[in-house]
Amino acid sequence: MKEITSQQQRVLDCIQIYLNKTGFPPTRADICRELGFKSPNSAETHLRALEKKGFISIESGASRGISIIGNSDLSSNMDNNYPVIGLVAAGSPTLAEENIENKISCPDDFFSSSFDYFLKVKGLSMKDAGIMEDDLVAVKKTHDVKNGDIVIARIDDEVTIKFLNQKSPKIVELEPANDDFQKIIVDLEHEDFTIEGKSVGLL
Amino acid sequence: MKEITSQQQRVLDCIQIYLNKTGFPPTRADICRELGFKSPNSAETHLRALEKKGFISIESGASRGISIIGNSDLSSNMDNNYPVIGLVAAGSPTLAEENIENKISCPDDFFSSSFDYFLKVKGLSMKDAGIMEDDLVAVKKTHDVKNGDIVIARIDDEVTIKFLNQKSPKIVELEPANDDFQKIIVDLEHEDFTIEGKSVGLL
DNA sequence: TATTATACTGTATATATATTCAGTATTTAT
DNA sequence: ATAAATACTGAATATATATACAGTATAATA
Repeated sequence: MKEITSQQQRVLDCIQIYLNKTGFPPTRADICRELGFKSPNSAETHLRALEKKGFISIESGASRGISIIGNSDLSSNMDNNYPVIGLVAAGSPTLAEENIENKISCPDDFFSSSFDYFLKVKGLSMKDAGIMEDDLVAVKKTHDVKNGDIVIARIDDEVTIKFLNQKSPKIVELEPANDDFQKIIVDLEHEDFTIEGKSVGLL
Repeated sequence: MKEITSQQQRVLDCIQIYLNKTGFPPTRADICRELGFKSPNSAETHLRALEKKGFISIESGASRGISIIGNSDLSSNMDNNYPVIGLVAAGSPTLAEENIENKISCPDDFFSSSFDYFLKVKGLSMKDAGIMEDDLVAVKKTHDVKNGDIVIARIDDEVTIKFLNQKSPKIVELEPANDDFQKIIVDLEHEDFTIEGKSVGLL
């Protein structure tokens, strides 16, 4: 491989970061914005240099037609290191951020289904389902959920883990497994509701 | 979550196949070509339905701005290098090379929201929010903030991290999470005030 | 010394692309 | 019975975007 200059490396990194962040490659203008260039031709010439040296390929005429070469074996990156994410106790309206605690090693066929991360549970709202405080729930990021599943749901900016019970196309009920807690009724028309994933196991 | 129709599944598969083949998402016209549609609006309406059901997200105005949600098996499990920027009394947090202290590796789905850089916090003004000296705050560059958010704000040439509390269209209060510090009252009419971004997580 | 590569700014433009609007038709809910 | 979702065609358009052209400047190379 031909040698890469430091500026070309910055552009290459910028493309990768943009790709991971958004899911699609940047435009010339995006690269300029990220790296502080003032002319789209600055990005253009760097891209052409990177193409000439074999680091990327550029589809002529296509918008965002950049692809990084040598990136095809990413799926073989099967390290069994799963992040552990702390779930802030429900009830705080302003802050429901997910905090990384650490990473733990676990065989990826430990549960029946593949999963993406562990969620450290706060509170006892799922006590009767065997999920206690500080338990680690294996979460699979998916939208493929059905009634009765233990789901990780986001209402506006608050994340919670509950049983899913969709009563109608407009109304979803999130039911705790603990009589001391109340069910959450979500009006899909007026509240920002997202399924983050579902529980596929308990550690 | 909501059920997907067979045609919508074909469009979703088409996006994934196109992504694997080219490295970037398809345009409406590309989808039409792949699936035999004769109007770009056919692809458009399917995309909007998929977005509404939470299978994809569409970046408004951006070409090929489609990303498939819940796709951790591909590239999102790959560690990512994020710049660490020091929060200094004067100056702005930019990604300019001279301000980058170093880079650290972190999966891009560590936090609930995507983010752009880590900010190394100086001082203890956010102590009671769990943000201590030299903590790394994951910052998302955005102007979409609301009261109660922990924001990175710039007043004239000074950058600070505080709780946002807009009292009126003309007055913004920046509240520290530490009784030893005073709140900052900003008069929007007479001071140069900018929201640089908001905290989406803490490392 | 002339040439090539790097590293930019700045302007301009053809076209690639998202997106809206106007229809038609079928199926599914309420 | 009426509304809403699905599933399209076809045309129109504002704008997003790639890309060429004209410069400037520095460093390396032959």
